[in-house]
Amino acid sequence: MSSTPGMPAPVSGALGYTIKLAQHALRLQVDDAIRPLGITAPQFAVLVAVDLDPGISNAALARAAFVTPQSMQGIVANLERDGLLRRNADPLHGRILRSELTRSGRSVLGKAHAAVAEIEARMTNSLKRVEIEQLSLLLQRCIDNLLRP
Amino acid sequence: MSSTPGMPAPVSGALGYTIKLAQHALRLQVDDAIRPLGITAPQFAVLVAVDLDPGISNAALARAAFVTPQSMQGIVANLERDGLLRRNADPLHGRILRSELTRSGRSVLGKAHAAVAEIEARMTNSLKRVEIEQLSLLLQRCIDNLLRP
DNA sequence: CTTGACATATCAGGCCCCTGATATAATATA
DNA sequence: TATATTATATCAGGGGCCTGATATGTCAAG
Repeated sequence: MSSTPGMPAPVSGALGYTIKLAQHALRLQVDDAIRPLGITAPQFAVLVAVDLDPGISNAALARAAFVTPQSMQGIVANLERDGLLRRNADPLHGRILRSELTRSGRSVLGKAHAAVAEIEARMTNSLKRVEIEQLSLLLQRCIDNLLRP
Repeated sequence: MSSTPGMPAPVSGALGYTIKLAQHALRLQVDDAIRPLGITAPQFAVLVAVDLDPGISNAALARAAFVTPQSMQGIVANLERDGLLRRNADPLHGRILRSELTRSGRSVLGKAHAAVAEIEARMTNSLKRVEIEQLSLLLQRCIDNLLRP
């Protein structure tokens, strides 16, 4: 390094940078926790969504995860390849492929749920209930501000 | 879709999900703002870091951005290919390649800085100064909780 | 001086995400 | 009915991130 070894913040004091750091730290923890199960964070999110809405289409999954159908297709293809998910043609709609969890998928999902819940709990274990509520509301206002104008 | 059309949240009420949404919304806005300049959000972050610390090594850049040296190498290679950044061998250390901005890199960085600052300002334009401080502190406590035990 | 620990750069392969483009099924409209 | 629009799936290519492995340069301990 050259001048400031222990100073990683490019724009210190910026809220956007702190949000990025929080998301990054959370993502690292989740990745480590579910890697032994053989799935990634995006795959976990998809397993959750399919479990909540069995028979969901790839396009609907993409909307739920705020990604493009192309991105979702890659995740679903990998889950199908690994036997955690199954796709069958919709009898009513000739184009939709209905995704369902396999027995193996449900098993992995259960274990992942527990691991992720533990991480979320640890993240807030020094925050009072009111503070969690405050944080959630302030973040939501930021999101609204970004999506509005 | 099957049961709940307009309900995208897989684990509604979870703080981790809200953090992810905020980061995602911010990233989308930044991407849109700097795409016309021909750079991506990670590339912008690297330009900032190189501008703050001219002659920085690839490994130091990776540490600053919390990514692996391999990941950083790809970004730096693309920036070099696009003529926004230049790398020269360190005269004192036979292995380090010192990164510097080109004239073109400085020009793009200036425009990107303005665009990103505008987005950050919009994100918090309905929040009082005290609320921004609260949000930042609460997020930092979550980060600490995640990285500690 | 030799050896070993560490830092740096880089290659290979995989996952996730994007934009752009294409093909087909379902539906609305003229 | 015929056409246009919309929805869905998918191919192609690129950027950014990861783990694992490799090669070389620096430095300290023996």
